[in-house]
Amino acid sequence: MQGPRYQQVANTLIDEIRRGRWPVGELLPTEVDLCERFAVSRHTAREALRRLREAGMIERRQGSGTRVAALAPRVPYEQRVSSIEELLQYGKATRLDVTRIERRGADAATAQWLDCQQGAAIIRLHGRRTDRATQVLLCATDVYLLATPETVKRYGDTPALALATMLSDLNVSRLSRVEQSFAAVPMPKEAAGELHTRPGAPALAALRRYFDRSGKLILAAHSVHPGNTFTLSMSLGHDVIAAR
Amino acid sequence: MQGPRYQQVANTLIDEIRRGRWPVGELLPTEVDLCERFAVSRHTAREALRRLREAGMIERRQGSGTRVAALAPRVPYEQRVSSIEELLQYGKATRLDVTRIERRGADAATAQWLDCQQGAAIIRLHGRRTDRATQVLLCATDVYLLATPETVKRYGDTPALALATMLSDLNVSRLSRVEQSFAAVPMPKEAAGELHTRPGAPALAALRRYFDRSGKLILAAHSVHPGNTFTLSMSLGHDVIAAR
DNA sequence: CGTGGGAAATTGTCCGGACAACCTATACTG
DNA sequence: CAGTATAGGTTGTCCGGACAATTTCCCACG
Repeated sequence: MQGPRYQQVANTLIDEIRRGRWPVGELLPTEVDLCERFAVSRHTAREALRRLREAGMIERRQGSGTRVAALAPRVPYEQRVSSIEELLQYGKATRLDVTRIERRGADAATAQWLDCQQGAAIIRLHGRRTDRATQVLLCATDVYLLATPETVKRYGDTPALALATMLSDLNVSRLSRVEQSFAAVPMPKEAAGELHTRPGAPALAALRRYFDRSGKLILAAHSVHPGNTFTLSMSLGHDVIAAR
Repeated sequence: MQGPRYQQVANTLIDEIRRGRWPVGELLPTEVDLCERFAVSRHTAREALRRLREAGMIERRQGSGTRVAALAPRVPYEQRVSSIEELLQYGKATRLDVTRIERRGADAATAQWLDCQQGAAIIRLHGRRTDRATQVLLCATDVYLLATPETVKRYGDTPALALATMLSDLNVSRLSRVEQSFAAVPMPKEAAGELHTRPGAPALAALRRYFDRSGKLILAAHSVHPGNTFTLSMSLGHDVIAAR
């Protein structure tokens, strides 16, 4: 356990909710109870509960109490992307298993994604992303980055090491902006097999480009989600908290 | 001015940022300065700044300060949805031709969208959205709203009038929050004909729910875009500011 | 003149307390 | 018995303070 105290409390509660300690709809302990249990101030307990609510795991009502939220049974899986924090939350709640790493030249599409010359040396990682809690297979993902001496030294190694290094790079301090675009496409032949769907079925293709503080592109990732197991969700506006 | 103190502070700051009191990239007053100006505790000032950050208007860095976040650049042929302003821009650049208006009972899905009882009286508008400049047909759209006496009087009329009234309602002053979710689906039979595609082809289904300032749902809209003519794009985080 | 170190500034975390707003269930009243 | 008033419990708001983590900037030092 590390990080701020409220994060530890939040992680513990998330874990216990996932394990079913409080079923959906059940009342959670009150703020005062949590204060006693974790030996923290009410302020800290509230900060933890705030995280859970922003993650959509609980619903709170003044005067009534805190309940475990329904996990949106209507949609198999819902990615929330209204903020970088939520995107990082998605990254933490899922696992990327890298199956292949290779160096190659950039084709036309990749060159545009990485903002480089066609044929430039790039590194490509291929893998599958699964939900940590449910083990549901979410998408096939290709990660592309320029093969500079720095990145080769950093990523051009074993898949496990490359992944660990990359995750540490995509942390809040360095990550500054993410561009995303989505489109409905026919499921590609290559991905159909590993995602257990038929080629041509509706799929959601996502292209994400990550930029650091100086505006430099860190990497581009292209994912293919089966249409029947994935929903993209977001919220716009200012008083996100005030409502509900 | 009403509502909690932190909301008043947040609203004031949002308004001043929009009026350009602090240009993009400029340092905002420190928390302590805001405490003095608004005569609130640091806790309350931070609560207000939290709202602004969650709305994507400012970027904060420990030790450095708080800066006004940059707006992402525009891309012509994609729909950008990183902010309510961009969503309204999309609404202005396109035209919605309403072909049918009817009153009916809410089915299961509609009831969930409108947050009402199944079978409740609702109004449904059906139409097509086209790009004003290129006349490209973008999607088929169904708009749902509760058939209260107020809305019936307001919208239960001719299609043209209903559309004009609705557009005037969906303006910045009343609109406060939009929830959106997207999924890849097979093209429905009903929409395939009017969109000139074959049923079952990859399509992007979008559900949008519009809320006013008080958090009340105004209406829900469900659109189906052909996969081959539409890309959804968004940007999270903040462009970097040319400091130094 | 460059550079490293330390002080100052700024946001992040955490504590304690108090009252308000709101919900629920119980007891009471007609 | 139905409806209402009341009391208790729970979350929301707000205050005050303290220290930690991080960044920025200036100055002494080589």
